[in-house]
Amino acid sequence: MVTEKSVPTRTVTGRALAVLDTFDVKHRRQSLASISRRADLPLTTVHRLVHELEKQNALVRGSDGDYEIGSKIWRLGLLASVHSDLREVALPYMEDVYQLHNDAVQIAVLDGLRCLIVERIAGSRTLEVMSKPGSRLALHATGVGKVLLAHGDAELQKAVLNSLDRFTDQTITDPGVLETQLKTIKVQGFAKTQEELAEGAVSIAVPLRGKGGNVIAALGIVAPSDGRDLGKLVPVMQVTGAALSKKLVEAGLGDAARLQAST
Amino acid sequence: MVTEKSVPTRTVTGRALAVLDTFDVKHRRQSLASISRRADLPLTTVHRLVHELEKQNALVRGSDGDYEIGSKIWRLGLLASVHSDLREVALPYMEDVYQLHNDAVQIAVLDGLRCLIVERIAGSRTLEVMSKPGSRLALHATGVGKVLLAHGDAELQKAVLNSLDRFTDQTITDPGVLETQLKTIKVQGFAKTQEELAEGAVSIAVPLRGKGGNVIAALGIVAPSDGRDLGKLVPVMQVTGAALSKKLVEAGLGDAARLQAST
DNA sequence: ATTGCCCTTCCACTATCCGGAAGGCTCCTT
DNA sequence: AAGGAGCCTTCCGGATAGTGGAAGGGCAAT
Repeated sequence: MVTEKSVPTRTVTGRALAVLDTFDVKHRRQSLASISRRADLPLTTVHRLVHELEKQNALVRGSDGDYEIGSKIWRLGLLASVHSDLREVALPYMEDVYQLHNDAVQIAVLDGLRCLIVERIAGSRTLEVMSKPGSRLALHATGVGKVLLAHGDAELQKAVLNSLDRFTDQTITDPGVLETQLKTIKVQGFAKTQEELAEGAVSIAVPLRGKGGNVIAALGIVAPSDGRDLGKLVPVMQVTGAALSKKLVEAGLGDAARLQAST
Repeated sequence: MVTEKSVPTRTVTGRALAVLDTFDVKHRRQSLASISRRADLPLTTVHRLVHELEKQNALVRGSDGDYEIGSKIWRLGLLASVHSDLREVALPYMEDVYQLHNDAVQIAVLDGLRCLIVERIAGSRTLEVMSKPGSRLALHATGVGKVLLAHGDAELQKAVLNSLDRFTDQTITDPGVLETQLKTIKVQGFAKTQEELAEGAVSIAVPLRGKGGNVIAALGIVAPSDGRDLGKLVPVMQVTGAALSKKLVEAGLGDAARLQAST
């Protein structure tokens, strides 16, 4: 009768995770006040939570007072399937592809409305790092992202198609155009991007399939757009993708739920 | 009174972390009931917490119902200094040492009453994996552990000296003997173990120093005990350790608090 | 059919969390 | 030197959000 449930009910656990979630590549070290602002929580509340997290080593505090992700979280993170399993199985295959062309090779899984880069091989002569393990990139502007999106469910596609951010003038921002492309990708079995996320970078990506043929991840190669015909890479990627897929299923990693992020 | 490990956590955040803490290398996938038992929390409570954590992708649930660390924790973990910074700076040096002898090379930091393996280089011909990144080993039975312990504060030493577990018949379990050895280590600048953690393995370790000369980590090499004289490795390790220490300070990693776990 | 184990939902109670207010701190600026 | 602007910390009464026992359903062995 008082105030309706207008405010999204927040649980303590949710708040604690919100605090942790304020940390990202651009904000690896933050002051208390910064966390408070970014998490949109009262300073006092954050103060209490952060102390608790620090006591448990989920956060560490440097001598300058800034907070940072602590060793407990790191240690736990290494136990995730995305890290140890997928990585372990996939690395040799990625290495093979890399040896062939010396272009950056990466693997990504779905994470909400983004694609999450799980592992990446790149040399010193490859493109500047647009993505590192742990990065989350737009689905509609990356090769791996398009693959994941094309094989994603209707709900996901709808959500993504409704907000197509522009990164370069090649970025596809027309839902209709992208939708058509996704259909093609699903049929042909590979995706391609041409400077859609960053100038000078093109990519090819293929799906990685788990149990029952579900697409659980994507394997991609990113090269400088120097006029080479990336098309000839497609067969190699497809063969590698198929071989790796088989291996993933054998390794018991065919379970998408275990790798991905759901709604 | 020092060894209060199972602190009956009265806060929600603490409980949530206790749930996460039930996951380790031996328990990467657990049922709800297993988590409940290991965290020593009522099933209902765990049920609620786990659901919340799952909703936020801190945990994932496989199709068989078992839970596992999720992508959020993994992603956050990559932001930790122990991972990206220390690792990035140290790897080239570790590689150098590895090339020289082809024995396992590792770096560890202090984590409570254990040493936490941060990174490890090993080939197929090296010793069987006793330690992997993320492992936590006893301080008194490893080279890196002894180094960290020798430079640790009195409180830490007291706590560790009071509970010296035995792993092999070479393990030092006499507090007096170990204490003397720690003093020597501090003076000589390196530690040595001989089959104290596992049969057939010996090791040498040196300190890595941060700002103001504080020991923030340890660099070690583990070799099979095949009669070779490990003593001749000491100079190499010490030189490498010193060079790496300098680099760590330059990289702004001289802050022990940021890498280590406190009380 | 029975037993055992696991997961899930329900709900009344109160322990636990909330967050405004106030004060201390360190750097600036004037 | 005084004033201001941020940042961090402690305190505390109020009520929200978490608690966990009980009960029931599912599944797989015996």
